[in-house]
Amino acid sequence: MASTGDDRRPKYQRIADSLREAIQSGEYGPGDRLPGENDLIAEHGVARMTARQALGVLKDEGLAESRKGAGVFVRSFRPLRRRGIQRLSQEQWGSGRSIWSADIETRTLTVDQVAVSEEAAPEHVDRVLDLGQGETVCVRRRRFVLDEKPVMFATSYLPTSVVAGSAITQKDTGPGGTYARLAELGYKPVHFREEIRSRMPTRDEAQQLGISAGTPVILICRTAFADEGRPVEINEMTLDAASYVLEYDFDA
Amino acid sequence: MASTGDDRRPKYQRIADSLREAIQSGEYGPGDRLPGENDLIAEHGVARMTARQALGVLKDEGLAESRKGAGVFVRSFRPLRRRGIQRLSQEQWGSGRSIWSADIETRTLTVDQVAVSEEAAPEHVDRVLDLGQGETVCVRRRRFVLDEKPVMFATSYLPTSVVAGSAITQKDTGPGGTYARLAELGYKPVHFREEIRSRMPTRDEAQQLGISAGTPVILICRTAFADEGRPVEINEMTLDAASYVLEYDFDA
DNA sequence: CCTCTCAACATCTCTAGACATCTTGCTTGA
DNA sequence: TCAAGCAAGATGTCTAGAGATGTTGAGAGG
Repeated sequence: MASTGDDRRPKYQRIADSLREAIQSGEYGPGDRLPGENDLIAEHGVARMTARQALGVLKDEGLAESRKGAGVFVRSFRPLRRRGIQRLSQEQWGSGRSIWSADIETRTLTVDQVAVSEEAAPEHVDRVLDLGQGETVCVRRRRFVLDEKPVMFATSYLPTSVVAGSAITQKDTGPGGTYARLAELGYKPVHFREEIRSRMPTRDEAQQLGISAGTPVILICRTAFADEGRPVEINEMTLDAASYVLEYDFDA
Repeated sequence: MASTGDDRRPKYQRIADSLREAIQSGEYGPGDRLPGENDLIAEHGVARMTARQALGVLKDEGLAESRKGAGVFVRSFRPLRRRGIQRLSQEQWGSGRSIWSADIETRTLTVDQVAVSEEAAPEHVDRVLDLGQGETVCVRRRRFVLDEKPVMFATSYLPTSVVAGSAITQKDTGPGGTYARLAELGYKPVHFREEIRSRMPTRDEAQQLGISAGTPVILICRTAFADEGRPVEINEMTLDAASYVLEYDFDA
């Protein structure tokens, strides 16, 4: 099937490769329109499904995205910077500022949806927060949007026995946020662990974050510890990988 | 086109959804064989391309992978844990152990390929390591394999003016590795910055890591600083996201 | 008992169409 | 001048095939 002699790549791969090179060489910049199905059919003399397969490769790689009825376009990558350590130093959350204020540069990151409820702890949460028999947790779910686009959602779990009656169980936790309130309750977080992994989004995640094909999510699970190693919060975050760069600074 | 009344999802999505539920409910466990193209054609009465499209959804999500001639199988997720902070504390690399020894649990992570060369610095490296006019860098490229499978490759850049003549320019850097040698040269790393992002792999990366479709890569760019904020090393790592969980521990 | 060969079966690539649905811009009418 | 409507063009979904290529296991032969 190879039309150019000993080239053993399938047709769709050769078409995808040539488009990829054109993108990486700068021939097509972010936001530019790429040759569509009909262009590739005419240019390479292939069937429509083959042209679609070639474009599918680029979409799966996160290099391009298609808009039905409009065309195929080069994607752009302009991430936020999330600092994992200084953000949580006491000067930050002790002074009335949200810990997220360090994340935003000139663009504004805002909370889109908040829901607070008291629930039974999921199994993996129960295992980490050593809860009493049948003890429930306070669950805080939030979604963050940047320039109209959702970029992250986060779910926090806190033991009811710790936070009952405080502003943590309200939608607005007040100045300094959850960690300032925990400090007032005598459970000042002194140590954090963040665990990070990445995978492709589930259907729900892709929908909630408005993620296009070929974009992974980053999962961060943060555990906050008070004195004597008492875990007081688990925060599971799901980030649009195309919107974030994480940064961790530390000394040897 | 929906055959079951008011279900507006396309056929391939409904097939994919039913398979996904079957996987997540445990009906198919890791490594199990899923119904293949022919099974889906017979079971749902669809064309081959439609059945392929359904299986493609699961492959893109990283839930399944196909082996040509054999079938489609449920993927497993059994990651390594990479600790980002304790690993680099002086007790670790000062005592003759490789900094990677903290990564392995019972399985063995080994270096597969090593290449050392002297090159002109890429633009983004030159910008960070404040190099002299025309100064070259020592480039160390390594690939790491776990149980025969490559899971990461790393490229380190160090200023030639710092490392010339030391064991860092050799394939074997000796006990304690690069950081112990830097300390001996008077450039002991005292501070680190790691920047993390995630995206789908390029063709080359997918080939080098043996990555199957639907698996992202994690990119870690670590900068090591000696006294007075002098950057002495940039290490760009590319990880198979299905093989790693990153962990960062730090105090408030 | 072991090894080699081969047929059955699996996915992969590709064709040539059809209809559906959404976007965009031009044309037409108020 | 502005807005509604419409048509062209774009991608999305789906069919019904065909040949290519890789895997696997059973059977034949040593």
